[in-house]
Amino acid sequence: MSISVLVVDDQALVRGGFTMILRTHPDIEVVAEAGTGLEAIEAAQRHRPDVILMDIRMPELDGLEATSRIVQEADWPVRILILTTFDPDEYVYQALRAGASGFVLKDIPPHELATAVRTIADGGALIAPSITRRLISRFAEGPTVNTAVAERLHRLTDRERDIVAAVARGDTNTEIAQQLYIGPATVKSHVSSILTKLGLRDRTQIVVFAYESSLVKPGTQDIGT
Amino acid sequence: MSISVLVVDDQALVRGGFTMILRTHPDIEVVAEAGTGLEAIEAAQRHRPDVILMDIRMPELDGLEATSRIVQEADWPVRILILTTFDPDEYVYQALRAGASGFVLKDIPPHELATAVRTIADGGALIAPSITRRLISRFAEGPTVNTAVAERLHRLTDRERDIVAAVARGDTNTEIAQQLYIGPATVKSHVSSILTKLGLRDRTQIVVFAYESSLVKPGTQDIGT
DNA sequence: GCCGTCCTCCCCCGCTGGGCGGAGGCCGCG
DNA sequence: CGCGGCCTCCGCCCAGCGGGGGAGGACGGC
Repeated sequence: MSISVLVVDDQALVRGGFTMILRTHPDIEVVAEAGTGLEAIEAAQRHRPDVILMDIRMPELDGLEATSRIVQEADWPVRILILTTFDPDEYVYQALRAGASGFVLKDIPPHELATAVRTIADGGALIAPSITRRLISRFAEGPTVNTAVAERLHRLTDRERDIVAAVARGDTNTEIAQQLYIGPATVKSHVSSILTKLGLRDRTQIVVFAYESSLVKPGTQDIGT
Repeated sequence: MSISVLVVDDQALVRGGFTMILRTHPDIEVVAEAGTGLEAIEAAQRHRPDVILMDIRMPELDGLEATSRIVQEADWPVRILILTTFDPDEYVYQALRAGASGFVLKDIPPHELATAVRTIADGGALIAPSITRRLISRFAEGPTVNTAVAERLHRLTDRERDIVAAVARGDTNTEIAQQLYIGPATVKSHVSSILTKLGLRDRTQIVVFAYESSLVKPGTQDIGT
Protein backbone atom coordinates (compact mmCIF):
# COMPACT_ATOMS: atom_id res chain seq x y z
CA MET A 1 0.00 0.00 0.00
CA SER A 2 1.72 3.12 -1.20
CA ILE A 3 1.40 6.54 0.39
CA SER A 4 -0.83 8.90 -1.59
CA VAL A 5 0.39 12.47 -1.65
CA LEU A 6 -1.06 15.80 -2.72
CA VAL A 7 1.50 18.46 -3.61
CA VAL A 8 0.45 22.07 -3.13
CA ASP A 9 2.63 24.98 -4.26
CA ASP A 10 1.85 28.05 -6.33
CA GLN A 11 5.07 27.78 -8.32
CA ALA A 12 4.60 25.11 -10.97
CA LEU A 13 8.30 24.48 -11.26
CA VAL A 14 8.76 23.89 -7.56
CA ARG A 15 5.63 21.76 -7.47
CA GLY A 16 6.89 19.67 -10.35
CA GLY A 17 10.25 19.30 -8.68
CA PHE A 18 8.74 17.90 -5.53
CA THR A 19 6.61 15.52 -7.54
CA MET A 20 9.61 14.31 -9.49
CA ILE A 21 11.61 13.71 -6.36
CA LEU A 22 8.80 11.75 -4.74
CA ARG A 23 8.18 9.72 -7.90
CA THR A 24 11.62 8.16 -7.51
CA HIS A 25 10.30 6.41 -4.44
CA PRO A 26 8.03 3.50 -5.33
CA ASP A 27 6.20 3.54 -2.00
CA ILE A 28 5.04 7.11 -2.55
CA GLU A 29 2.47 8.12 -5.11
CA VAL A 30 1.68 11.71 -6.01
CA VAL A 31 -2.03 11.59 -6.76
CA ALA A 32 -2.64 15.27 -7.41
CA GLU A 33 -1.19 18.75 -7.45
CA ALA A 34 -2.67 22.12 -6.58
CA GLY A 35 -1.52 25.70 -7.13
CA THR A 36 -3.67 27.62 -4.66
CA GLY A 37 -5.28 27.11 -1.31
CA LEU A 38 -8.72 26.70 -2.82
CA GLU A 39 -7.48 24.15 -5.31
CA ALA A 40 -5.82 22.33 -2.46
CA ILE A 41 -9.06 22.05 -0.52
CA GLU A 42 -10.88 20.78 -3.57
CA ALA A 43 -8.16 18.31 -4.52
CA ALA A 44 -7.94 17.07 -0.94
CA GLN A 45 -11.66 16.34 -0.85
CA ARG A 46 -11.55 14.53 -4.16
CA HIS A 47 -8.41 12.43 -3.77
CA ARG A 48 -8.34 12.01 -0.01
CA PRO A 49 -4.55 11.77 0.14
CA ASP A 50 -2.65 10.36 3.09
CA VAL A 51 -0.25 13.27 3.14
CA ILE A 52 -0.40 16.81 1.80
CA LEU A 53 2.75 18.80 1.10
CA MET A 54 1.64 22.37 1.63
CA ASP A 55 3.37 25.61 0.78
CA ILE A 56 2.50 28.61 2.95
CA ARG A 57 2.78 31.51 0.58
CA MET A 58 0.08 31.15 -2.03
CA PRO A 59 -2.45 33.37 -3.77
CA GLU A 60 -6.19 33.22 -3.05
CA LEU A 61 -5.87 31.27 0.15
CA ASP A 62 -2.61 30.71 1.99
CA GLY A 63 -1.37 27.36 3.19
CA LEU A 64 -2.23 27.99 6.81
CA GLU A 65 -5.86 28.73 6.12
CA ALA A 66 -6.09 25.86 3.65
CA THR A 67 -4.56 23.53 6.23
CA SER A 68 -7.02 24.63 8.83
CA ARG A 69 -10.02 24.07 6.61
CA ILE A 70 -8.88 20.74 5.27
CA VAL A 71 -8.18 19.39 8.73
CA GLN A 72 -11.53 20.55 10.04
CA GLU A 73 -13.55 19.18 7.20
CA ALA A 74 -11.63 15.98 6.57
CA ASP A 75 -13.38 12.75 7.43
CA TRP A 76 -10.30 10.66 6.72
CA PRO A 77 -6.91 10.64 8.46
CA VAL A 78 -5.13 13.31 6.45
CA ARG A 79 -1.77 14.61 7.60
CA ILE A 80 -0.25 17.82 6.40
CA LEU A 81 3.41 18.70 6.07
CA ILE A 82 4.16 22.38 5.73
CA LEU A 83 6.99 23.24 3.36
CA THR A 84 8.34 26.73 3.37
CA THR A 85 11.33 28.77 2.31
CA PHE A 86 11.49 30.96 5.36
CA ASP A 87 11.12 30.13 8.96
CA PRO A 88 9.44 33.05 10.62
CA ASP A 89 8.50 31.29 13.79
CA GLU A 90 5.04 32.77 13.96
CA TYR A 91 4.19 30.56 11.03
CA VAL A 92 5.17 27.48 12.93
CA TYR A 93 2.71 28.03 15.72
CA GLN A 94 -0.03 29.04 13.38
CA ALA A 95 0.59 25.98 11.26
CA LEU A 96 0.60 23.63 14.21
CA ARG A 97 -2.56 25.21 15.54
CA ALA A 98 -4.11 24.87 12.12
CA GLY A 99 -3.52 21.15 12.39
CA ALA A 100 -0.32 20.55 10.47
CA SER A 101 1.72 17.52 11.45
CA GLY A 102 5.06 18.80 10.36
CA PHE A 103 7.02 21.80 9.32
CA VAL A 104 10.19 21.57 7.24
CA LEU A 105 12.24 24.02 5.22
CA LYS A 106 12.66 23.65 1.49
CA ASP A 107 16.43 23.46 1.83
CA ILE A 108 16.42 19.87 3.04
CA PRO A 109 18.19 17.33 0.81
CA PRO A 110 15.85 15.54 -1.65
CA HIS A 111 16.04 12.10 -0.07
CA GLU A 112 14.95 13.57 3.26
CA LEU A 113 11.76 14.77 1.69
CA ALA A 114 10.69 11.19 1.14
CA THR A 115 11.73 10.30 4.66
CA ALA A 116 9.67 13.19 5.95
CA VAL A 117 6.64 12.03 4.01
CA ARG A 118 6.97 8.52 5.39
CA THR A 119 7.39 9.78 8.93
CA ILE A 120 4.32 11.93 8.63
CA ALA A 121 2.30 9.14 7.05
CA ASP A 122 3.25 6.84 9.91
CA GLY A 123 1.61 9.21 12.30
CA GLY A 124 4.83 10.84 13.38
CA ALA A 125 5.54 14.49 13.59
CA LEU A 126 8.41 16.28 12.00
CA ILE A 127 9.85 19.67 12.47
CA ALA A 128 13.01 21.04 10.92
CA PRO A 129 15.85 21.01 13.44
CA SER A 130 16.28 24.77 13.35
CA ILE A 131 12.60 25.15 14.10
CA THR A 132 12.60 22.46 16.74
CA ARG A 133 15.17 24.53 18.53
CA ARG A 134 12.76 27.40 18.66
CA LEU A 135 9.98 25.18 19.88
CA ILE A 136 12.28 24.02 22.60
CA SER A 137 13.39 27.47 23.55
CA ARG A 138 9.77 28.51 23.70
CA PHE A 139 9.25 25.75 26.18
CA ALA A 140 12.48 26.21 28.01
CA GLU A 141 12.68 29.99 28.02
CA GLY A 142 9.24 31.06 27.02
CA PRO A 143 7.55 30.50 30.33
CA THR A 144 10.46 32.14 32.06
CA VAL A 145 10.54 35.31 30.00
CA ASN A 146 8.92 37.24 32.80
CA THR A 147 12.02 36.89 34.91
CA ALA A 148 11.45 40.36 36.28
CA VAL A 149 8.03 39.26 37.44
CA ALA A 150 8.86 35.69 38.40
CA GLU A 151 11.87 36.88 40.27
CA ARG A 152 9.72 38.68 42.76
CA LEU A 153 8.10 35.36 43.55
CA HIS A 154 11.27 34.38 45.31
CA ARG A 155 10.76 37.18 47.78
CA LEU A 156 7.78 35.25 49.08
CA THR A 157 7.94 32.50 51.67
CA ASP A 158 6.78 28.97 50.85
CA ARG A 159 3.56 29.47 52.74
CA GLU A 160 2.89 32.71 50.92
CA ARG A 161 3.32 30.98 47.59
CA ASP A 162 0.73 28.44 48.69
CA ILE A 163 -1.61 31.32 49.37
CA VAL A 164 -0.88 32.90 46.01
CA ALA A 165 -1.70 29.64 44.27
CA ALA A 166 -4.95 29.34 46.17
CA VAL A 167 -5.92 32.93 45.50
CA ALA A 168 -5.15 32.30 41.84
CA ARG A 169 -7.77 29.57 41.84
CA GLY A 170 -10.35 32.19 42.72
CA ASP A 171 -10.89 30.95 46.26
CA THR A 172 -11.97 33.20 49.13
CA ASN A 173 -9.94 33.60 52.28
CA THR A 174 -12.19 31.29 54.27
CA GLU A 175 -11.99 28.61 51.59
CA ILE A 176 -8.23 28.89 51.54
CA ALA A 177 -8.21 28.64 55.32
CA GLN A 178 -10.14 25.38 55.17
CA GLN A 179 -7.91 23.96 52.45
CA LEU A 180 -4.77 24.70 54.41
CA TYR A 181 -6.20 23.91 57.85
CA ILE A 182 -5.44 27.33 59.24
CA GLY A 183 -7.57 30.21 60.46
CA PRO A 184 -9.09 32.81 58.16
CA ALA A 185 -7.22 35.50 60.03
CA THR A 186 -3.96 33.82 59.14
CA VAL A 187 -4.87 33.74 55.48
CA LYS A 188 -5.63 37.43 55.68
CA SER A 189 -2.28 38.29 57.14
CA HIS A 190 -0.53 36.17 54.52
CA VAL A 191 -2.45 37.90 51.77
CA SER A 192 -1.54 41.24 53.26
CA SER A 193 2.16 40.49 53.29
CA ILE A 194 1.93 39.14 49.75
CA LEU A 195 0.31 42.35 48.58
CA THR A 196 2.97 44.39 50.32
CA LYS A 197 5.90 42.33 49.04
CA LEU A 198 4.69 42.25 45.47
CA GLY A 199 3.53 45.83 45.42
CA LEU A 200 0.02 44.85 44.44
CA ARG A 201 -3.33 46.24 45.51
CA ASP A 202 -5.88 43.48 45.84
CA ARG A 203 -6.38 39.78 45.26
CA THR A 204 -7.41 40.16 41.64
CA GLN A 205 -3.97 41.55 40.94
CA ILE A 206 -2.54 38.53 42.70
CA VAL A 207 -4.38 36.32 40.22
CA VAL A 208 -2.97 38.30 37.32
CA PHE A 209 0.46 38.12 38.85
CA ALA A 210 0.21 34.36 39.33
CA TYR A 211 -0.57 33.81 35.67
CA GLU A 212 1.96 36.31 34.38
CA SER A 213 4.72 34.85 36.49
CA SER A 214 3.85 31.34 35.30
CA LEU A 215 3.16 30.24 38.84
CA VAL A 216 -0.17 29.15 37.46
CA LYS A 217 -0.52 27.99 33.90
CA PRO A 218 -3.69 28.09 31.83
CA GLY A 219 -5.32 24.75 31.24
CA THR A 220 -4.69 23.49 34.74
CA GLN A 221 -7.81 24.96 36.28
CA ASP A 222 -11.43 24.08 36.60
CA ILE A 223 -13.56 27.14 36.53
CA GLY A 224 -17.28 27.42 36.78
CA THR A 225 -18.02 23.70 36.68
CA MET B 1 38.06 17.44 15.11
CA SER B 2 36.02 14.63 16.58
CA ILE B 3 33.06 15.04 18.84
CA SER B 4 33.82 14.33 22.50
CA VAL B 5 31.06 12.54 24.34
CA LEU B 6 30.29 11.74 27.96
CA VAL B 7 28.01 8.75 28.49
CA VAL B 8 25.90 8.76 31.65
CA ASP B 9 23.78 5.77 32.68
CA ASP B 10 23.53 3.90 35.95
CA GLN B 11 23.47 0.51 34.25
CA ALA B 12 27.02 -0.40 33.30
CA LEU B 13 25.92 -2.75 30.57
CA VAL B 14 23.75 -0.15 28.89
CA ARG B 15 26.46 2.45 29.30
CA GLY B 16 28.98 0.13 27.73
CA GLY B 17 26.65 -0.62 24.88
CA PHE B 18 26.24 3.01 24.01
CA THR B 19 29.95 3.52 24.16
CA MET B 20 30.58 0.52 21.89
CA ILE B 21 28.06 1.79 19.35
CA LEU B 22 29.58 5.25 19.30
CA ARG B 23 33.13 3.87 19.05
CA THR B 24 32.29 2.46 15.63
CA HIS B 25 32.05 6.02 14.38
CA PRO B 26 35.49 7.59 13.96
CA ASP B 27 34.22 11.14 14.24
CA ILE B 28 32.87 10.48 17.73
CA GLU B 29 35.02 9.91 20.77
CA VAL B 30 33.68 8.76 24.12
CA VAL B 31 35.93 10.55 26.59
CA ALA B 32 34.31 9.43 29.81
CA GLU B 33 31.45 7.55 31.43
CA ALA B 34 29.47 8.16 34.57
CA GLY B 35 27.03 6.06 36.59
CA THR B 36 25.31 8.67 38.71
CA GLY B 37 24.27 12.28 38.45
CA LEU B 38 27.03 13.42 40.77
CA GLU B 39 29.63 11.52 38.78
CA ALA B 40 28.21 13.09 35.65
CA ILE B 41 28.68 16.60 36.99
CA GLU B 42 32.21 15.84 38.02
CA ALA B 43 33.10 14.13 34.75
CA ALA B 44 31.54 16.96 32.77
CA GLN B 45 33.65 19.54 34.58
CA ARG B 46 36.81 17.54 34.06
CA HIS B 47 36.46 16.46 30.45
CA ARG B 48 34.33 19.29 29.12
CA PRO B 49 32.65 17.11 26.48
CA ASP B 50 30.82 18.49 23.46
CA VAL B 51 27.87 16.23 24.05
CA ILE B 52 26.53 14.37 27.08
CA LEU B 53 24.26 11.35 26.71
CA MET B 54 22.19 11.45 29.86
CA ASP B 55 19.89 8.85 31.35
CA ILE B 56 17.06 10.14 33.51
CA ARG B 57 16.58 7.43 36.08
CA MET B 58 19.69 7.30 38.21
CA PRO B 59 20.55 7.01 41.88
CA GLU B 60 21.91 9.90 43.95
CA LEU B 61 20.99 12.58 41.47
CA ASP B 62 18.70 12.03 38.53
CA GLY B 63 19.47 13.07 34.99
CA LEU B 64 17.20 16.09 35.05
CA GLU B 65 18.84 17.64 38.06
CA ALA B 66 22.29 16.77 36.76
CA THR B 67 21.44 18.35 33.43
CA SER B 68 20.23 21.48 35.11
CA ARG B 69 23.35 21.88 37.20
CA ILE B 70 25.78 21.11 34.40
CA VAL B 71 24.13 23.58 32.06
CA GLN B 72 24.10 26.29 34.68
CA GLU B 73 27.69 25.84 35.73
CA ALA B 74 29.21 25.07 32.35
CA ASP B 75 31.53 27.67 30.90
CA TRP B 76 31.87 25.81 27.60
CA PRO B 77 29.25 24.99 24.96
CA VAL B 78 28.00 21.68 26.30
CA ARG B 79 24.92 20.10 24.81
CA ILE B 80 22.94 17.39 26.50
CA LEU B 81 20.91 14.61 24.90
CA ILE B 82 18.46 12.88 27.20
CA LEU B 83 18.10 9.15 26.65
CA THR B 84 15.27 7.36 28.32
CA THR B 85 13.30 4.15 28.18
CA PHE B 86 9.94 5.67 28.93
CA ASP B 87 8.38 8.79 27.63
CA PRO B 88 6.27 10.24 30.39
CA ASP B 89 5.77 13.63 28.90
CA GLU B 90 6.38 15.50 32.12
CA TYR B 91 10.00 14.49 31.79
CA VAL B 92 10.24 16.13 28.41
CA TYR B 93 9.26 19.54 29.65
CA GLN B 94 11.40 19.25 32.72
CA ALA B 95 14.35 18.14 30.62
CA LEU B 96 13.96 20.94 28.13
CA ARG B 97 13.60 23.46 30.93
CA ALA B 98 16.68 22.01 32.55
CA GLY B 99 18.57 22.89 29.42
CA ALA B 100 18.71 19.66 27.44
CA SER B 101 19.05 19.95 23.69
CA GLY B 102 17.37 16.72 22.80
CA PHE B 103 15.25 13.90 24.03
CA VAL B 104 15.23 10.48 22.39
CA LEU B 105 14.03 7.05 23.41
CA LYS B 106 16.40 4.15 23.84
CA ASP B 107 14.59 2.14 21.23
CA ILE B 108 16.07 4.00 18.30
CA PRO B 109 18.26 1.97 15.93
CA PRO B 110 21.99 2.13 16.77
CA HIS B 111 23.06 4.11 13.75
CA GLU B 112 20.57 6.83 14.62
CA LEU B 113 22.28 7.31 17.93
CA ALA B 114 25.37 8.55 16.14
CA THR B 115 23.24 10.74 13.91
CA ALA B 116 21.57 12.17 16.96
CA VAL B 117 24.91 12.95 18.57
CA ARG B 118 26.10 14.72 15.44
CA THR B 119 22.89 16.72 15.15
CA ILE B 120 23.14 17.82 18.74
CA ALA B 121 26.81 18.67 18.41
CA ASP B 122 26.06 20.82 15.38
CA GLY B 123 23.81 22.94 17.52
CA GLY B 124 20.62 21.31 16.36
CA ALA B 125 17.85 20.03 18.51
CA LEU B 126 16.40 16.58 18.42
CA ILE B 127 13.30 15.10 19.86
CA ALA B 128 11.92 11.63 19.27
CA PRO B 129 9.03 11.73 16.81
CA SER B 130 6.53 10.35 19.29
CA ILE B 131 7.52 13.05 21.71
CA THR B 132 7.51 15.75 19.09
CA ARG B 133 3.91 14.89 18.53
CA ARG B 134 3.16 15.66 22.11
CA LEU B 135 5.05 18.90 21.91
CA ILE B 136 2.99 19.77 18.92
CA SER B 137 -0.29 18.81 20.47
CA ARG B 138 0.57 20.90 23.48
CA PHE B 139 0.97 23.81 21.13
CA ALA B 140 -1.87 22.96 18.85
CA GLU B 141 -4.45 21.77 21.31
CA GLY B 142 -3.24 23.20 24.54
CA PRO B 143 -4.53 26.73 24.08
CA THR B 144 -7.75 25.49 22.54
CA VAL B 145 -8.65 22.72 24.94
CA ASN B 146 -10.96 24.90 26.95
CA THR B 147 -13.59 25.11 24.30
CA ALA B 148 -16.21 24.40 26.93
CA VAL B 149 -14.97 27.38 28.86
CA ALA B 150 -14.34 29.66 25.90
CA GLU B 151 -17.75 28.80 24.54
CA ARG B 152 -19.45 30.47 27.47
CA LEU B 153 -17.68 33.66 26.49
CA HIS B 154 -20.03 33.92 23.57
CA ARG B 155 -22.94 34.21 25.92
CA LEU B 156 -21.60 37.59 26.91
CA THR B 157 -22.33 40.83 25.08
CA ASP B 158 -19.50 42.85 23.54
CA ARG B 159 -19.59 45.35 26.35
CA GLU B 160 -19.45 42.60 28.92
CA ARG B 161 -16.37 41.17 27.26
CA ASP B 162 -14.76 44.59 27.52
CA ILE B 163 -15.48 44.51 31.21
CA VAL B 164 -14.06 41.01 31.57
CA ALA B 165 -10.86 42.08 29.87
CA ALA B 166 -10.56 45.07 32.17
CA VAL B 167 -11.28 43.02 35.28
CA ALA B 168 -8.65 40.56 34.08
CA ARG B 169 -6.11 43.37 34.17
CA GLY B 170 -6.74 43.69 37.88
CA ASP B 171 -8.50 47.01 37.64
CA THR B 172 -11.14 48.19 40.11
CA ASN B 173 -14.65 49.12 39.08
CA THR B 174 -13.96 52.84 39.26
CA GLU B 175 -10.81 52.47 37.15
CA ILE B 176 -12.73 50.50 34.58
CA ALA B 177 -15.42 53.17 34.60
CA GLN B 178 -12.85 55.84 33.81
CA GLN B 179 -11.26 53.79 31.08
CA LEU B 180 -14.57 53.16 29.36
CA TYR B 181 -16.05 56.62 30.05
CA ILE B 182 -19.06 55.22 31.89
CA GLY B 183 -20.25 55.42 35.47
CA PRO B 184 -19.04 53.10 38.21
CA ALA B 185 -22.61 51.91 38.77
CA THR B 186 -22.72 50.73 35.18
CA VAL B 187 -19.55 48.76 35.60
CA LYS B 188 -21.05 47.16 38.67
CA SER B 189 -24.17 46.06 36.85
CA HIS B 190 -22.07 44.67 33.99
CA VAL B 191 -19.93 42.76 36.41
CA SER B 192 -23.04 41.41 38.06
CA SER B 193 -24.50 40.11 34.83
CA ILE B 194 -21.13 38.62 33.88
CA LEU B 195 -20.99 36.75 37.16
CA THR B 196 -24.52 35.51 36.68
CA LYS B 197 -24.01 34.43 33.07
CA LEU B 198 -20.75 32.65 33.73
CA GLY B 199 -21.85 31.12 36.99
CA LEU B 200 -18.98 32.70 38.87
CA ARG B 201 -18.81 34.22 42.31
CA ASP B 202 -16.53 37.22 42.35
CA ARG B 203 -14.10 39.16 40.20
CA THR B 204 -11.12 37.00 41.03
CA GLN B 205 -12.90 34.11 39.39
CA ILE B 206 -13.46 36.35 36.39
CA VAL B 207 -9.70 36.81 36.14
CA VAL B 208 -9.18 33.06 36.30
CA PHE B 209 -11.86 32.55 33.70
CA ALA B 210 -10.31 35.13 31.39
CA TYR B 211 -6.97 33.34 31.45
CA GLU B 212 -8.41 29.84 31.20
CA SER B 213 -10.59 30.78 28.26
CA SER B 214 -7.61 32.35 26.49
CA LEU B 215 -9.37 35.70 26.42
CA VAL B 216 -6.25 36.97 28.08
CA LYS B 217 -2.90 35.34 27.43
CA PRO B 218 0.06 35.41 29.77
CA GLY B 219 2.88 37.67 28.74
CA THR B 220 0.61 40.43 27.53
CA GLN B 221 0.21 42.15 30.85
CA ASP B 222 2.14 44.60 32.94
CA ILE B 223 1.71 43.85 36.58
CA GLY B 224 3.19 45.70 39.52
CA THR B 225 5.50 47.95 37.53
C1' DG C 1 21.06 33.38 75.41
C1' DC C 2 19.39 36.76 71.84
C1' DC C 3 17.74 37.98 67.50
C1' DG C 4 15.41 37.36 63.13
C1' DT C 5 12.15 34.96 60.32
C1' DC C 6 8.16 32.55 59.68
C1' DC C 7 3.63 30.94 60.79
C1' DT C 8 -0.15 31.48 63.45
C1' DC C 9 -4.00 34.36 65.25
C1' DC C 10 -6.48 38.55 67.22
C1' DC C 11 -9.21 43.36 67.07
C1' DC C 12 -10.90 47.53 64.77
C1' DC C 13 -12.44 49.93 60.85
C1' DG C 14 -13.08 51.94 56.23
C1' DC C 15 -14.24 50.76 51.74
C1' DT C 16 -14.85 48.13 47.75
C1' DG C 17 -17.55 44.72 45.82
C1' DG C 18 -21.70 42.38 44.82
C1' DG C 19 -26.98 41.19 45.35
C1' DC C 20 -31.40 43.10 44.57
C1' DG C 21 -34.71 46.01 42.58
C1' DG C 22 -35.83 49.70 39.59
C1' DA C 23 -35.53 52.98 35.66
C1' DG C 24 -34.84 55.36 31.17
C1' DG C 25 -33.03 55.51 26.30
C1' DC C 26 -31.75 53.19 22.17
C1' DC C 27 -32.22 49.93 18.52
C1' DG C 28 -33.81 46.09 15.81
C1' DC C 29 -37.31 42.61 14.95
C1' DG C 30 -41.78 40.90 13.99
C1' DC D 1 -46.29 49.94 17.27
C1' DG D 2 -45.05 46.76 20.94
C1' DC D 3 -41.62 43.74 22.57
C1' DG D 4 -37.13 42.47 23.94
C1' DG D 5 -32.22 43.03 24.41
C1' DC D 6 -28.52 46.01 25.48
C1' DC D 7 -26.30 49.84 27.73
C1' DT D 8 -26.63 53.24 30.88
C1' DC D 9 -27.50 54.66 35.67
C1' DC D 10 -29.64 55.01 40.61
C1' DG D 11 -30.28 53.57 45.69
C1' DC D 12 -30.04 50.34 49.56
C1' DC D 13 -27.77 46.79 52.16
C1' DC D 14 -24.06 44.18 54.00
C1' DA D 15 -20.60 40.45 53.69
C1' DG D 16 -15.97 40.19 52.61
C1' DC D 17 -11.71 42.25 51.83
C1' DG D 18 -7.74 44.80 53.03
C1' DG D 19 -4.97 48.25 56.09
C1' DG D 20 -3.01 48.96 60.57
C1' DG D 21 -1.20 47.27 64.48
C1' DG D 22 -0.20 43.86 67.84
C1' DA D 23 1.08 39.28 69.86
C1' DG D 24 2.59 34.58 70.83
C1' DG D 25 5.18 30.24 69.59
C1' DA D 26 8.59 27.52 66.81
C1' DC D 27 12.83 27.35 64.71
C1' DG D 28 17.54 28.32 63.46
C1' DG D 29 21.72 31.24 63.28
C1' DC D 30 25.08 34.04 65.70
